[in-house]
Amino acid sequence: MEQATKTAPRAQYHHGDLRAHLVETVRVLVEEKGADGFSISEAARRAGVSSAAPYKHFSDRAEIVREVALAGIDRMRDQMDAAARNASGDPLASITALGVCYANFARSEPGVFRLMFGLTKGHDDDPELQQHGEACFDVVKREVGAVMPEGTPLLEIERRSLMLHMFVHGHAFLEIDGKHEMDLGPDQEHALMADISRRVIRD
Amino acid sequence: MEQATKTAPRAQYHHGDLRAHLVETVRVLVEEKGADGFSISEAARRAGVSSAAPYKHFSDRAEIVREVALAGIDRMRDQMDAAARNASGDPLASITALGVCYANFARSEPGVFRLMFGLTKGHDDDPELQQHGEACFDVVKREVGAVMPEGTPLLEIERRSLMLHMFVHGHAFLEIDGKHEMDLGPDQEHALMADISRRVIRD
DNA sequence: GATGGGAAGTAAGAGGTGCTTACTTGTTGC
DNA sequence: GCAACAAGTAAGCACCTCTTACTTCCCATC
Repeated sequence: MEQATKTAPRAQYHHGDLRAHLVETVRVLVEEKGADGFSISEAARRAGVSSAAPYKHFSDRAEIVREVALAGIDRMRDQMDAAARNASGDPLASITALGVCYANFARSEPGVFRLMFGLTKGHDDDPELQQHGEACFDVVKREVGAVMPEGTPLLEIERRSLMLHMFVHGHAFLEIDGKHEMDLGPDQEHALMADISRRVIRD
Repeated sequence: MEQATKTAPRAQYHHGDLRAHLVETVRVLVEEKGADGFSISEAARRAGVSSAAPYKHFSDRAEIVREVALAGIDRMRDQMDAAARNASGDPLASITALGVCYANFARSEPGVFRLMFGLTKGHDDDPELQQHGEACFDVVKREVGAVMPEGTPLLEIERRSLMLHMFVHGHAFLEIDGKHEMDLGPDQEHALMADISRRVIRD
């Protein structure tokens, strides 16, 4: 909106685009040190600005972190959507793919993943976060609905979706938190997800 | 050990028993503000000592927090053990009871629960934490072994136990983190756990 | 019993944090 | 051209972790 107010996209102002730059810097820091392990000062330092500069773009620390979490949720939703659509094979392939995708995301961005779900500092019940999270869950419900018998009540579809989510969510967290030292390879994980999908979806 | 060196239990030294007092204070603070939301200074203030006093008993912040987590793990193990032993009814009653117990613990001590699993600051792979955690998991394996057909290989028992753990773990976290707004009452949760137990244990 | 040693406390301070305030700089709309 | 305003800075407050140097008080020993 402000980017294209007049003629050119205003390639740089003072810093260029500090706001976006900071969000990306913080994303990296969250991965490196965890959501509570980094400081805004450090992000500013890395961005090459003074420690007060971030507060021209964000009201406080929580708001920056929120932005990172929100972007993470959207990123995961896209990946889930793609994974489900590209799945093929047995009837439950899309469900299985969603589970694998969930675990992959958690492994590839454990910091952001933890952030997305553990956010409690100044975000007790942020409606926007909630909303974007539900958009993820909608993908699950869509795919579950597609494999359940015609005429299955919505509430039952939701119940099965919740079960699946609980399972993959637990799996993802136990994995990135290093419990379950028994780490399975991609094939074994796929088999596990397929097994679970079957157990949850069938009667 | 030091308590009963000679004659009397030495009711108080300087403060009494600051170390234990601090661990309990920090446990409360973890519940109130989260593992990263409280300060050692605050714990010291509540205990009525100077902010340097804690460092006479703990090497650093991480060590106090570790103590709280460790105690939490043991507390959960005891509750799980009791829940499994007291369960009665259908053959899967003990498995179901374990799931309910897990969720109840998470709800009653969400701060400590999160701490027990999310500990990553200075505890990348603390063997003692790992060990006590496995003692919890042993309870699950014991009960799963008891309800599986005779002669089931240990590896299969472990696999089913892992599945169950993933599920209840995901359920617990999604619940305390406020995802799954659909909050079910005790009866519905019990039914859900029973359903899951059946799905995971049967062929 | 006095006394020295060591455990358990304190005060003060270095270095780091979040965030605010007052000031400067540079761009853009008119 | 210039006023307005967005986006930066430096300095500072209150708080944090953890260290250092100092005090206090219990206890064992002679």
